[in-house]
Amino acid sequence: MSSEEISTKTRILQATWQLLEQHQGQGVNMSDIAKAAGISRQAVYLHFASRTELMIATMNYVDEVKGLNERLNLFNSAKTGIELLEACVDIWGNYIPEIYSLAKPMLMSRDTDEAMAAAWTNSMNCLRDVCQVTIDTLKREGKLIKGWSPKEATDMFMTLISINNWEQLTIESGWTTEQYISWMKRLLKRTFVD
Amino acid sequence: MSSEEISTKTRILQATWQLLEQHQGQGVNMSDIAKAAGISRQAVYLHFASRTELMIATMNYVDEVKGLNERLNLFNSAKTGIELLEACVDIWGNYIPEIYSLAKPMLMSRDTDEAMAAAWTNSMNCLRDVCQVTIDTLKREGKLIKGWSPKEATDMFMTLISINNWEQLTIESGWTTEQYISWMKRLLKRTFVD
DNA sequence: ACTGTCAATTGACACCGTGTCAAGTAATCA
DNA sequence: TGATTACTTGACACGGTGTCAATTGACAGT
Repeated sequence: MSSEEISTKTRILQATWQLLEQHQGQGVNMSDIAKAAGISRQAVYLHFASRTELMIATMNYVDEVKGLNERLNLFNSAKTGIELLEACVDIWGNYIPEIYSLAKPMLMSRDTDEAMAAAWTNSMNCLRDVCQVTIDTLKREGKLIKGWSPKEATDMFMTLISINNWEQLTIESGWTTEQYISWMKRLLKRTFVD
Repeated sequence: MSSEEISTKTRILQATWQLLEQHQGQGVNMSDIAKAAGISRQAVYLHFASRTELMIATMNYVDEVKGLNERLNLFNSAKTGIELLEACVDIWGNYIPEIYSLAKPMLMSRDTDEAMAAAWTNSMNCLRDVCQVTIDTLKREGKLIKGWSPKEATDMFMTLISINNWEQLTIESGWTTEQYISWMKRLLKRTFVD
């Protein structure tokens, strides 16, 4: 049990992540994961109670490695509402492609899986906070377009930068990440900034 | 076989639609549908080769009854780009709630079901046409904001009025249809109209 | 009345994926 | 030595889709 060996649990998490990446988040079952981790399918259940739990644990693992929270700390350098807005799109827009394969199956099962829905909402909270701060800052600066309540504006902000929209524009419509980020910034500024 | 009796095929379609409406598009299987149509599960397959085919046929059936195409003819009264844009949001925004229960399972299976994806794209084409006409009209009027290519603008238009966004704003965030339509019009105008 | 056909029925079965259980094994710890 | 831990194997239940064969009942044409 030296610190160099990786625990079985970690190996499962890594295998899950890797397989999801390879298959763009689709068609990965428990057998595949077990095989990739070098253990039997049943052994996976010794570490994770269900597929849902494994997915959630994988998300936390990836979040830890990729560090969205740390990235969002780049906000410290942003001062004005517009700077915050642009930083938000930069950070989130570059983060989505890195987690898309993992996020996709979670989004897909959200509707039928209560636990998944809760875990997802929870992990999106840090993003929502950031959107809210941005909207509040704009309002404080008197730059928020008349008519928006902070709640409505935050709802719309979150909706516009949703993974679904990113997917539609990049994967379906063929936009590059740069295109996405550039247009999304313009869209958000025209929508919220006076 | 008088014209008053409904064919079994039609009864299946009606049962499917009704069940989807009742259950908000989720957890409806072939057994349920057969039971609701008053036939055996296996008999459903005498009329539809697969669940996917049944869903697609149901969509066509509902489209026929609800008549999106006819509604989109209301465009004839719209002249300017802005009128077109507003008519589009009015028509589509009021249509979504009527088909959401049917659209939801189609959107969900799209990713894993090639045939479903094709059918969906196909049925969205009339909407895409309308978006394109709107963008083209704005451009002709010199009112399209600089920087948008017609293709990019249409991609963004379609993305903004997507069912996913409607779902996020109304069902998840609690907006009313009126709120949705009102804000969506403002959003689109500020995004595209100079 | 006989025959064919059509729609639907019943029951059984295959396949896949998730999740569970019991019994066994191999290594490690005390 | 004996207990514990991690994992293995094989079997099985469940739910859902899709398939197949054999059967029934009704309605047609001759």
